[in-house]
Amino acid sequence: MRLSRSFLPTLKENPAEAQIVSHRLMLRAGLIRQTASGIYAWLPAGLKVLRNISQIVREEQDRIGAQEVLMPTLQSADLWKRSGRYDAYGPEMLRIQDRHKRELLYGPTNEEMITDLFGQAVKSYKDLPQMLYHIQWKFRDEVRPRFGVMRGREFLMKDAYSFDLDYDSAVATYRRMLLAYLRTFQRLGVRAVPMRADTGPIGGELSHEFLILAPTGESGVFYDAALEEQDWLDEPVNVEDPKALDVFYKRVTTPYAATDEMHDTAAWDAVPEDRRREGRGVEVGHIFHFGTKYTQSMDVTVSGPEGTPVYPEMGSYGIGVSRLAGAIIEASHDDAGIIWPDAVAPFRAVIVNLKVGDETCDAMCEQIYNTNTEAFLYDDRTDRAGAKFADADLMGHPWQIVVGPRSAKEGRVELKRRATGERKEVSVEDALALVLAD
RNA sequence: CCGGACGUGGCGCAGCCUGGUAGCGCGCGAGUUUUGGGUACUUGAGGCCGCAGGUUCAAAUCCUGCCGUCCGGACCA
Repeated sequence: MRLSRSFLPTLKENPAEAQIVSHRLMLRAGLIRQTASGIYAWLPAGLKVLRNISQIVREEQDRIGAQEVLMPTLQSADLWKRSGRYDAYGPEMLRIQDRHKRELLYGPTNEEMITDLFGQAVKSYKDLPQMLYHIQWKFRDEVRPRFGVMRGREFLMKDAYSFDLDYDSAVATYRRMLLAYLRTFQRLGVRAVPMRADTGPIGGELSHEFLILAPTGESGVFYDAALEEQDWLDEPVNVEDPKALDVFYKRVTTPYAATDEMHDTAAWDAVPEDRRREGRGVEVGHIFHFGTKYTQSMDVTVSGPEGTPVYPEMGSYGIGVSRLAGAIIEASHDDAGIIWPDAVAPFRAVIVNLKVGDETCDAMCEQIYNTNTEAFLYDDRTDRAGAKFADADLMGHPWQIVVGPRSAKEGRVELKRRATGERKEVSVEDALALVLAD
């Protein structure tokens, strides 16, 4: 994309409405604009980030056999009356009427809808297990929206729902999902630590939330460093083998990890001091097994092996996609701006033309830009070098390819790595190889 | 929902106390200048001062109500 023709409105100063760093940077880097309290428009670069996150989430869901669907944002109140949650859910649920005075709601979550869809189509235990997910906008009418997209009212979320014949099978599904989550966050370039979560009235131990360490997090977190050292992408576990899943699960859940409300100081003291990590965390994912709660309340059954009806065991698994955009920035920025992890950056690199109008510079920039117009943002504006550098740092492109008359004559560019600040002069070929390497 | 603040060109703010019809910086347009980290100067455009009512000869300024937004807290399957 050519910067001179793009809708990428950066701001030099901090808008008064934004207090926390991710909110400020998202506004300043031209990723989002607020349209109402807790509701945001995503501008081109922000949308790219959202898509990049979604795509990684999607690939990891598909990898464990989940199938993507797309359910609507608006739901009929009748569905929620069947499960009994229409009255139970508080004013957080945005209730709407259509022209016929029929009651609708903007979905805060989709358990009812997916259970109904499942029940309509799946009639036999032979069709189990099933795992479905979608990536869709949701709305919760928070009393007090804050922190930009991290706690907005409208937000993009991936939620998956699983249906298993029995508890053991549901446990295996849960563990597969746990692995998928660990892989997803690692690929996104952040470390999200799984922590045992309160299962509330349903009980059981199958509930984990994933938190990214960031000073603005809503909960205090304590965990063993072992959890951030593991390379989950290299995890050899065979997800079809329950025994292997068991070993994997133990390894994930054995090291200490807890939020402040579940914190156990005795267990914490047992963690070697140099491995203790403590701070604040932002919840970016939550996986939860809730058994037959919805299949029972909505009376959805399949025929079991004996021919009698069975209530499938369910779980739900969420990832806050739009919240992640903010959380990643919270975890990865400096005074100059955002430092995007490679996998989620809107552009791989910005090409900074220091002297627009200079034949050599223009030609070299065009040559580089044309190798991949999707991956590159070409700063072809006539601004001064300083302004371009400042914007480049602010927007946080992983690489900056600086083309100036000094080195362009020799066919070389200056390549800067945003994360480390390291710069070196290299040939165009070497720059392209480095930047586009995967 | 409780408590606290704020709404003045695109952004950041001053003016309000002590009413007299709006100002600064940044940004934007034109020009000169500069040419590797937000250059300097000249010039120009841009505002029913959140909305409604009231007081007054006169309201951005005083009074009342409403709306919006932010901060802290409570809340956040």
